[in-house]
Amino acid sequence: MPLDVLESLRTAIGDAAEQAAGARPTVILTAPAQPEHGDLATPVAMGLAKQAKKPPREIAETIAQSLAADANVGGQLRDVEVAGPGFINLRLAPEWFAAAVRRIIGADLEFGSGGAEPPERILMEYVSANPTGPLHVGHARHAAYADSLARVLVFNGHQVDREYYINDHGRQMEMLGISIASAYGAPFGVEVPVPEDGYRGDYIKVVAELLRSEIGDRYVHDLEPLTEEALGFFSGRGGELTIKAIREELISVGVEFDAFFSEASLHWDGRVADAVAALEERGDAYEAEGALWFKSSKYGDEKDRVLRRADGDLTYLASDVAYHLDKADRGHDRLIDVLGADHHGYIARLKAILESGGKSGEMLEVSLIQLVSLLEKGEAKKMSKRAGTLVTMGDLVADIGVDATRFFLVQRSHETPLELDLDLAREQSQENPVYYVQYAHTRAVGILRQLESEPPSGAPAPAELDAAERALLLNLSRWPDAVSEAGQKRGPHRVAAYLIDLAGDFHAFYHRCHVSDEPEDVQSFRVNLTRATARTIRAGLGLLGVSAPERM
RNA sequence: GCGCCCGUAGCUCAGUUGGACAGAGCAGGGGACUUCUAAUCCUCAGGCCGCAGGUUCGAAUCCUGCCGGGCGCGCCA
Repeated sequence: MPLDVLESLRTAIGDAAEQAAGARPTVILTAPAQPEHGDLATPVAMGLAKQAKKPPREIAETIAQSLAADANVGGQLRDVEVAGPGFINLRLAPEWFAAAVRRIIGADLEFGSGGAEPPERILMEYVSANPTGPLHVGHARHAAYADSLARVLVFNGHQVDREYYINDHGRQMEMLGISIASAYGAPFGVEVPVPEDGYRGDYIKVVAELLRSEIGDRYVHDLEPLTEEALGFFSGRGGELTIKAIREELISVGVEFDAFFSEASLHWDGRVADAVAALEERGDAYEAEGALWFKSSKYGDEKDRVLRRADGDLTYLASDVAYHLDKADRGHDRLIDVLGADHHGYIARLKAILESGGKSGEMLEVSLIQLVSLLEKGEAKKMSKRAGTLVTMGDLVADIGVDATRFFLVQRSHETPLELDLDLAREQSQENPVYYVQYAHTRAVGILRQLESEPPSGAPAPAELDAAERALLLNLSRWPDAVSEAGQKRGPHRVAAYLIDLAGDFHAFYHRCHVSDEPEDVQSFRVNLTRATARTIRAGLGLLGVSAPERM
């Protein structure tokens, strides 16, 4: 049961609506844009008008009257009125505000958590970048999105396992091996030609250097020509070191995994071959044009897909059959794959894999992440892998810091291409929304730090509240909805948007309402409000992997 | 050609299980520091919500068509 300070109101409105119209609606409570429309408003009467065959205003009047007479909530309401086409506008009494802030404080860091309906066991797979080089800004967006989403889902009450799938098999690993071998041989005066699609980045030299310190000149004589053993060593050990570096880099931005799953291991223990054989037995694979095909069209894909090429090599899809069926078999209710938007064509075949394996395609959900580009001095920063101007995640973090990196990358919906304004992100002051939110937290804890003593928590509510106090508390009361929605809609950017909004309300409150040296009832209420805000901001920033500093 | 995503203020974007005059930040104009930190606040200006139809008491939100942009379309991963 999520703690929700609006719950008793919702229930009361639902009850009243059921009595008035004979049906129980989902009670939507909105924050009216205009203060004349009260603290909260609900359009339920309009929604019920059609099926109840009564004018919306008439239903609204009936609901309003029973609300005012309701023993449970009547005392929390100062005023209920029907307005416009049938809105019910509520003005809340000071008693409601006092009770709400006490409940929020009582819930502590748990406030807003537990909204999962029902809680699920979820396996998330994300980043999964090839172990052939450093992470770039695109991977960073995947990491920031998925890690924040995972944290939000856990906060909502789900159980989440986080996994990185390592594509450490196939041609790209061979390329990596050759590329490293070439860099390894260079200082010894041995030339190993790197193919057109080999890797040439600086990090290849770094890895080669590491290997030189590990093994000295052991493989110098296996370079020309490159022996299978040497190639195996350079690609295998090179891949290990690359994954190690990727893992450490992710940890440095607060992104951690429960498991790193090796694609190669699926080949070693024959599970890919077994999975393919199983498809054939089921009649879901067939030979044609020299290749082996997965009959994915049988399960809704638009066409069939190749499992084994005419040259005998298995495709990545074959590994994915083994991998996704393995994932589906671990007892989770749901699998979430976070993929780049250019992978949208894969969704159908991944679902087909599950269906063919006797699972439900429904259990797989795919979040597609749109591209990231960087904006500098108002112009798009050119990034090209070939030209070596690719911006890595490390570059970005070194440039704008961990907090700004994570906040900016998750601030926008993952469904929209993101243009990250580097100049704004670098800004250590003023316009930067990260600092705007962090500063609100700093201010709040600053006030609390300077107070002599704790106010009595059961103090009565002040008779009159400032508009800024009302707005701030009403916004706080929306946190449970905001964070549940962020989870349900797989949109952690909602948390960022909420925090910016909340920080704005707090800054306004700070200016209008002094906390210390006020009458006891006023000070007590404001201290609690400040404490509730600080905790909510800290919790929210924590979900985004952003720190909540005590001082700035 | 087919499929998916997107089109909201000068810029970057929220808001889309339909609800009151469309929101924020930045950029621009004007104000506020003997104060619990001004990394802040207040205020002004700025929008045919891509276009055209449709459904509805009510559409940025749902449906259809069109225009514009991105991505993807059997033996690459």
